[in-house]
Amino acid sequence: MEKKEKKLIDTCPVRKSLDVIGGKWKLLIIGQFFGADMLRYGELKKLIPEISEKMLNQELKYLSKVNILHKKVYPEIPPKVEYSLTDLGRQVIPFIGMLADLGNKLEELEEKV
Amino acid sequence: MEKKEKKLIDTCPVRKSLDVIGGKWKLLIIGQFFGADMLRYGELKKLIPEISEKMLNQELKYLSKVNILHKKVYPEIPPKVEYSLTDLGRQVIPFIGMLADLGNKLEELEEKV
DNA sequence: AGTAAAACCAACCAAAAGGTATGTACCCTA
DNA sequence: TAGGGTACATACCTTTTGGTTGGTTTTACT
Repeated sequence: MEKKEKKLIDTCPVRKSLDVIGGKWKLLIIGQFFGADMLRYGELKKLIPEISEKMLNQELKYLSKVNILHKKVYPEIPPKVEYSLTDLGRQVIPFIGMLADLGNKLEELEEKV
Repeated sequence: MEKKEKKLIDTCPVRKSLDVIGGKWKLLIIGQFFGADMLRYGELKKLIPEISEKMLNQELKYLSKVNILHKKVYPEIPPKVEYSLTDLGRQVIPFIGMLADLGNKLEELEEKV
């Protein structure tokens, strides 16, 4: 078992979190689950109309892989897939409110200028 | 019909925060001020050796612009510049710890696989 | 005169992220 | 037979982000 030591910068837990939280769409997707237990692919598409299908797919796949979302596939035709937050995913929700607060303070600033 | 107002997506306060928190270096820079009132440009360079000068300059300029950092220039030769957290900047610090916690949970996961 | 020091800037390039367009599977209904 | 619903995949392109290299400024020291 080769222990190729990644640089500190790559194993840093803050960086890991930024992978989950960063990017244009991930938090927006996660936020849709506030008040919704489960959401289907098509529902998410309607809730976030600006997102492209490629991005939605890509991010849903990633968020499932890192255990933020749980993916439940119903073997039906037409297909039916439900996504829901995992326990870990629920821990991301508080960030959204905090980031919104911070963001509002940033906005006030700009308006003054 | 077509108004020229910014899309909701661009004025969203969460997005604004992600600008401040996102990217490869901003949080790492902000984090250096935990336990240090003021840091000079050169000190930051030593504290974060992997960062390029371009990025350090760019991010310091940005963080000053959005009022996360305060920049104090001493009109000396050779130049002397000190950066410190603003009140707003201090509000970013708690995120770092929270993100580290979340990141550790993400790591545990991967190790299990 | 040559060099060093600190804090930058700008030009150019590479890599990553994101967008657009199109295609796939399968069954059902008209 | 054609078209629609659902959840994707793939190829290609553009935009954004980050890295590399090489300046610039002014003074003091050697």
